[in-house]
Amino acid sequence: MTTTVRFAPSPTGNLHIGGARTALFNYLFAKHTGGKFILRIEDTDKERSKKEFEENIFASMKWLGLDHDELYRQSERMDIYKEYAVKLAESGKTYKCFCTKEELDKKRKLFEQLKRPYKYDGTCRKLAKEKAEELKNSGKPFVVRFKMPEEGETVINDLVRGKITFDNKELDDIILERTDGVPTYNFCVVVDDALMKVTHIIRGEDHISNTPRQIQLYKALGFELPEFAHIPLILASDKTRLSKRAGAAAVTEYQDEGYIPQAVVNFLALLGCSYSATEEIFPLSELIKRFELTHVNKSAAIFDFTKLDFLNGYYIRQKTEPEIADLVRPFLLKAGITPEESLLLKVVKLEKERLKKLTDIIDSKYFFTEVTEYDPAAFEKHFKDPAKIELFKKYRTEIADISFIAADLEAFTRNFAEKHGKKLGELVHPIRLALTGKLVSPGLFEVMEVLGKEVCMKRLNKIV
RNA sequence: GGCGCAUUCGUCUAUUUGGUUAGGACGCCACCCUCUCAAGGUGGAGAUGACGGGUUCGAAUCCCGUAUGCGCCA
Repeated sequence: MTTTVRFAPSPTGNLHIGGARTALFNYLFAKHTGGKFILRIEDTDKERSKKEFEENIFASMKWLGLDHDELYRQSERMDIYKEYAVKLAESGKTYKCFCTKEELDKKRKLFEQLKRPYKYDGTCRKLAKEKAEELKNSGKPFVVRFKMPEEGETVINDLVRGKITFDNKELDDIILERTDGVPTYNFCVVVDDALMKVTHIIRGEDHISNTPRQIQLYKALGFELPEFAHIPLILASDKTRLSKRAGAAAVTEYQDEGYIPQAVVNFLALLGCSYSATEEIFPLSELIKRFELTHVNKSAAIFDFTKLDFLNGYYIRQKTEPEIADLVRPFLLKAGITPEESLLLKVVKLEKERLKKLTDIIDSKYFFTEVTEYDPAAFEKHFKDPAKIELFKKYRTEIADISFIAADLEAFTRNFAEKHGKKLGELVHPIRLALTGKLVSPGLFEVMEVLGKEVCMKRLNKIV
């Protein structure tokens, strides 16, 4: 049997990093088993669904490299839901409920006072058919409810968690259709998953509670049950649900912060799942080979940025210099720097080992722009003592005659240091400050070569 | 409040037929390399496996409680 899975986000916000992981697990499972990966936009909520969010979901999925095989929008399938709603009604498994919001609130309060768990009391379930018809004809608004079985239990055989049992007594007569005739989430999901022949429902554990109700709907509609696999949630470092408040939430925000998709994919795949006892670096192709639902964890995972940073640096280092130049260029442009191409390539060559995020390239803007400020503490250290200044001036006079090749510069500088009884570092640090304004940079002599004699002399002369 | 789920180093995880000095990765610390930073290399600290009871010759692993966290419904 060929497998089919689906990722079903609502376009009521940008694609969340947690949603992205759900999508990734679905994708990995589909590719591993040679199955189909469906993207289904759940946009029945007209009020909150926005086209821009749908666009964001597409863009994020594409960026991560999670291509879907089929695409559906629930808003385009309303006729289908209606059809199945009618079928269900005809089979007598639903009923019209005329209880008003006020009445329901009153009942809820009553339950609260009695300290009993609230559950719809089924007033309208007991309503005589004629009475219901009469109320309907009188124009009284109603919702359609599902007749949940009143005894027995519903069992989920979860592929990640094993057996989960619910007492049917706990199950409410869920609403299938609102007063405006719009079908509800639980109903659409079941109809869609069944009709799309989804074999494995892989989703967040926040859906566990909905599952027994959905199973009953499957049964009432005569559909074959799919497999369920509820994956753990991702938590922020304070163990609360990952949100905008606790770190970046949308995939596109990670993109904007200089993360690359290979790193994000690898990182997300590691949260709540393992692929090897000793290794953790796996590109998408390798993840596909190794992914198994049986290796998915049961407990929620905390999002750890330092590990993401490590992976990001790792995957950047795997790329060629022209590739990195292409990745880094947009960030420079955004910072108002238009890099000259051959210079950019040289800079990338020096910086690639040091980049954790693409935005780190901004720290090297001194290659492209004038140095306007110096690290105050370093300046204090190297340019206050007259003797040090004297030596610095002597150095810059003599270096003017040297060819600006890294090896030559290094040889000369070592020689110069030795001649004056200084350690190399005592010369390197003030020079670095003059050329970059900073305490840290790639190897000084490589930097000097890339900058060129003209720029270097100008900066050496400017600082003091 | 009810129902459900979870609980192994700071973090992600291995240990899925009960027997290991509880392994790896990130981070941290030290050393090496070295002009700084990073990368790389070597080594180290770090988990009485939430807690309390069982079952067993033997439990992180099976069972029962408790606690805490999280989710869903309100």
